[in-house]
Amino acid sequence: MGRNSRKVEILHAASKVVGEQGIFNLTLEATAKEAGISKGGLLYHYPSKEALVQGMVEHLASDYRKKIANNAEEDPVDKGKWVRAYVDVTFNQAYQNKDMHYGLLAAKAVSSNSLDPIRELYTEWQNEIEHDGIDPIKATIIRLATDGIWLSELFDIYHIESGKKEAVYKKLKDWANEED
Amino acid sequence: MGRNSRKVEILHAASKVVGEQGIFNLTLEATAKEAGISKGGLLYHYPSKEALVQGMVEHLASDYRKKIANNAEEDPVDKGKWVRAYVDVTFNQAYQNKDMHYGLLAAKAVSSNSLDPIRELYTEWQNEIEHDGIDPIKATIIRLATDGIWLSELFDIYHIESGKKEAVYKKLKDWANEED
DNA sequence: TTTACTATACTATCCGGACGGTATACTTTT
DNA sequence: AAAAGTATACCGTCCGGATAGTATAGTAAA
Repeated sequence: MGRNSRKVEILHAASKVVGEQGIFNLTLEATAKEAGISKGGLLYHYPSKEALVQGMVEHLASDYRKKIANNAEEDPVDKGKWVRAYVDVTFNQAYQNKDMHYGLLAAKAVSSNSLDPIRELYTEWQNEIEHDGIDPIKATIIRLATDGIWLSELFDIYHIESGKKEAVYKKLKDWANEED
Repeated sequence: MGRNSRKVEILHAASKVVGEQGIFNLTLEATAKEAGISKGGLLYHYPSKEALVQGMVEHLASDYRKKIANNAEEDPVDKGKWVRAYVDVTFNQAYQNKDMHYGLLAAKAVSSNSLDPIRELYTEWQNEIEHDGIDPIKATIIRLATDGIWLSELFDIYHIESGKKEAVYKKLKDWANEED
């Protein structure tokens, strides 16, 4: 209790390993070492590598879900609030916390159904976004552009400059506010 | 000659393995088997796994580059031609050919600099797109949305319905044509 | 005769997971 | 209150299987 659940610490350690050494080096031993625990101890909490990765994904999915929901809830304007929440949280929070990135990478590599919690999330959000009071296609494009920015960063394909990123952010927010 | 360069066949085989069995099962043996070649034969062409993955990336990068360049060249309207080319080729061609997906996945997993050819590509395109005669931020957003759609599909995060995809495609093309 | 292979055998390493213990704290029995 | 039992949270070692890469001898075709 006093110690904020060792399980979560292990999850962060695993993310760190993926980020620093790549997916192929996400081993139980490396994760244990990073978490300052023994391999046996790690296996006690997560009985297999797959369980570990599942833990990562579930943790980040619930975190992300909460953030978006809170942000939408606090928005004074109803119309377009889910789109704005998605843009805001993704640009300003998910961005910093690379756990999202590395958890996805690990999940994609390990097994296809370990991505289920994320797929659920996106299904929910897509639904909210399409009934958000603005043109659904436009709303979808705003979401896609937001995804494009962090996914291409996750993949190391393209890193947008911060000035340009800010301009994109502003324009997307504008579009989520327009009457059209 | 008669046989269209065994090297390219091997590359396709490797993609197929990644697509069907995941990154962790992209082994030299599995690739050789899929290509109908012996492991020794594979190693003859690609002396290491890293070389194999590099081959995949280089091949798909040069293919993609050609397609975009051709498409832009054939566009009768100068303004916005690179943006349109990017949208067109990505939606209509790169989409079908999942080699892009699997090559990237493999590269990301194996080593960071094996992605260099792709990064170069994106740097070039981003440059063209920003000097394409339309608002650079808008152009960037169009590109990002296009990326969002295939990257989220690559990741298995979200698969857009074909009707909606078509609508998104049309709207993005419209935006690439507008005066604004 | 060089290029493009096949086939087989082998080495060295790494990794997931199992397992047998240990330490501590809390609970029940006597 | 001492003794016995139980649950939780680990540690450290070991092993089987898989895999990258090497070596080598031989074959077929251009």
